[in-house]
Amino acid sequence: MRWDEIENQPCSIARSLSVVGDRWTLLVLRECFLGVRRFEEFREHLGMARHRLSDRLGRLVEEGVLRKEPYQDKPLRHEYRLTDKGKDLYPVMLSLVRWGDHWMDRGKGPPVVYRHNPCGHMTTPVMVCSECGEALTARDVTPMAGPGLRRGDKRLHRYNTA
Amino acid sequence: MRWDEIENQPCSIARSLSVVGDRWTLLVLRECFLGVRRFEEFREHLGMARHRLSDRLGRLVEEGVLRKEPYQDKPLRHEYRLTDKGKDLYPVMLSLVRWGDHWMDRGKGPPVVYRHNPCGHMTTPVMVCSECGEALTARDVTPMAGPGLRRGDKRLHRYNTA
DNA sequence: TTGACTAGTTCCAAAATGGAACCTACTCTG
DNA sequence: CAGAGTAGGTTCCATTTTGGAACTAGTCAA
Repeated sequence: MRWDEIENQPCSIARSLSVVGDRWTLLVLRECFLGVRRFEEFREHLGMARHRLSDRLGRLVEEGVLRKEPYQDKPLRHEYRLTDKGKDLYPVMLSLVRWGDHWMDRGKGPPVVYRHNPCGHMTTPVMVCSECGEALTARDVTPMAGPGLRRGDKRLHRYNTA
Repeated sequence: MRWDEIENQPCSIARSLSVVGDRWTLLVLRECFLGVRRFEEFREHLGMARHRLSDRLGRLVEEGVLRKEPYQDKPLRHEYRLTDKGKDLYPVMLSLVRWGDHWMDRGKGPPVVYRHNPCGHMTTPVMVCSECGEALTARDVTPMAGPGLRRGDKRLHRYNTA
């Protein structure tokens, strides 16, 4: 399967990865969440090739994750800002941060810690059930065929039917 | 920056991505969470080139995300199972699922829905603060330099100091 | 002894990436 | 007004990564 085909899979993970699943995109978005908006600043922080960055930003705009806003004329220049769709990737960032902090810290503790301003505490993000608030583990969750699954797809995976 | 250098960044996102940030790895892990364990079954579900799958599984074993367990001798055959480190990637999966369900569903609703067995409800995963239980948004969270950040790195990003 | 099954590896072409140089449209400084 | 500087790209080319198909290895079963 080629990469440009994966977005057609009836799977939200595959579809999400078709947008953010390459080498650089999530790092570009990390910078967005840290407040970076301009081409040169992305490039300096990330150390990636200019045309690669150009591609990635363009793709993210196409996908509606970022939008281009002019910040000057003469010459016309744009900055890149997160849309709502982009901001909604924050939990993806946090889940990667959490895992990296725990398993990839080389015994030195997390490089960055996070304060949750409303409650004032240093926070560790936790993924919980929207209904009961308990932390979610794979063992306790059963995937089942949903409305967006075409009939023929069901055999492809092992989803239970509701 | 080349890909094999990103794991050295003082950033948990970069470090996580050095393990799971390529085209296929998270899809391989999706299959793991669905109960797939054997080479041929991964290949059939994913439709990826055999040697690519071989690489990825090998890398995941190296990184301690999967472990190889023999399931027969003559000829010796192994299956691949999630370690604790691997199981702990479940929130990463869920966060991608959540985003894809919401923004990439093509108006047809999610292809797969999830039941949280302990509470019996269909669940939507939410990322919350470990301390107060409120949902986390980028605006409400302030990143600050942590113990794993080397002194010289601080200027590289915009982290506040604690 | 032929075929099937599982899990690979090898070879090669195609695609993605990285690095450096170049381009464009300004502005600023002397 | 010439020359340097700035921001945001694009072009060219070598290197790396991927995808596809064919081949191998060990074992069983007919």
